[in-house]
Amino acid sequence: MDFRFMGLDSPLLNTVHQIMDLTDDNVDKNLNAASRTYVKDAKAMALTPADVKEYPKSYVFVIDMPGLKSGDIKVQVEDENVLLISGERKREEEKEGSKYLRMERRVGKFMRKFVLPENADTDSISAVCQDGVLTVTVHKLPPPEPKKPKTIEFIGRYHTRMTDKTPTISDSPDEDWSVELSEYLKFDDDQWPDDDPKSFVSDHVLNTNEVVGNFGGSGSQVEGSSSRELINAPAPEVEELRVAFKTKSEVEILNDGYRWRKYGKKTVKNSPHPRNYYRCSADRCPVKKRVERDRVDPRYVITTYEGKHTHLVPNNFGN
DNA sequence: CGCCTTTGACCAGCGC
DNA sequence: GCGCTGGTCAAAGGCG
Ligand SMILES: [Zn+2]
Repeated sequence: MDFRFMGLDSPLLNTVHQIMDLTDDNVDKNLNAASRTYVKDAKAMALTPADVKEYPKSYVFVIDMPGLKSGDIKVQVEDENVLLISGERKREEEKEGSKYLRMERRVGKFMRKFVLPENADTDSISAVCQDGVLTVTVHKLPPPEPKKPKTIEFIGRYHTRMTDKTPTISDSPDEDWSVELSEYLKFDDDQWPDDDPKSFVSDHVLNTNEVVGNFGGSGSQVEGSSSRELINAPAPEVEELRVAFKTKSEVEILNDGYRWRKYGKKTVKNSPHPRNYYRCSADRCPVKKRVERDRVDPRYVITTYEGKHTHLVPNNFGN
């Protein structure tokens, strides 16, 4: 799917290497095993040269099958992902009164096996044989759509003075977090509309930010008993409010409706995944967020928002 | 040109 | 002090 790299690491070459490996393995193994029919297969493979080409939407295998008719050729899929192409050519019947003076042309089995890549659609294989050249086309499956991000858990929110030691998600397990609002923002998977999950993310994140925005100000309309406690918290001006979400997502960049500029990236200790630091792109808006993949369950992305936006959510951003 | 990432440097806090 | 960690800055470069 990604064709930017055409060097040694390109998917095509990987595919070819796989194919080669399979062939060589079989040859070696079978020499040891000394199984006659396998040796024959290996020979047949070696004697059946093939070209493999990758197209944007398909893989194409071109194989010389001299003197074979379509009916003599079998194209099948073994073990879910092994393309097996085989054929057999028999010597023509000798007629009475003729004899071979020379017998060089190849007879016997033709066969090749190819390990198909992940995105091969084994239900969409076609083959044509023309002029002794077999062309097998294996269509590609559409690239697997990254699963829709689902925020399944609102981790918590808490306020802290700017000068306080800044707690972090990685420093403290969930139970150490203030969880006053965790109930009202707990999401079930099936709450998510399939058609536009982004807007759902947006709505809820924005909603939460709205709470943040109204914090200490006039009239939060958010339901839930605990939000009232928050509103009564003292010294609102010097407080930074943080909100953290845990989202099941294969991509880190979740569209929450705002525009962000990344300003840092750090490795997270004991985690293979980095933490990224973003600042709201709006002029003079102090809001920051951190995004990192959950160390204990990499299927999740943890996003922590900090501060309140000084502006409205930009219209027409993202989709 | 404007806006974005990348990335090393820098800095503050903490434990030893 | 030293090393480690987390957070930020800013120069440089990418890209439309
Ligand atoms: Zn903002």
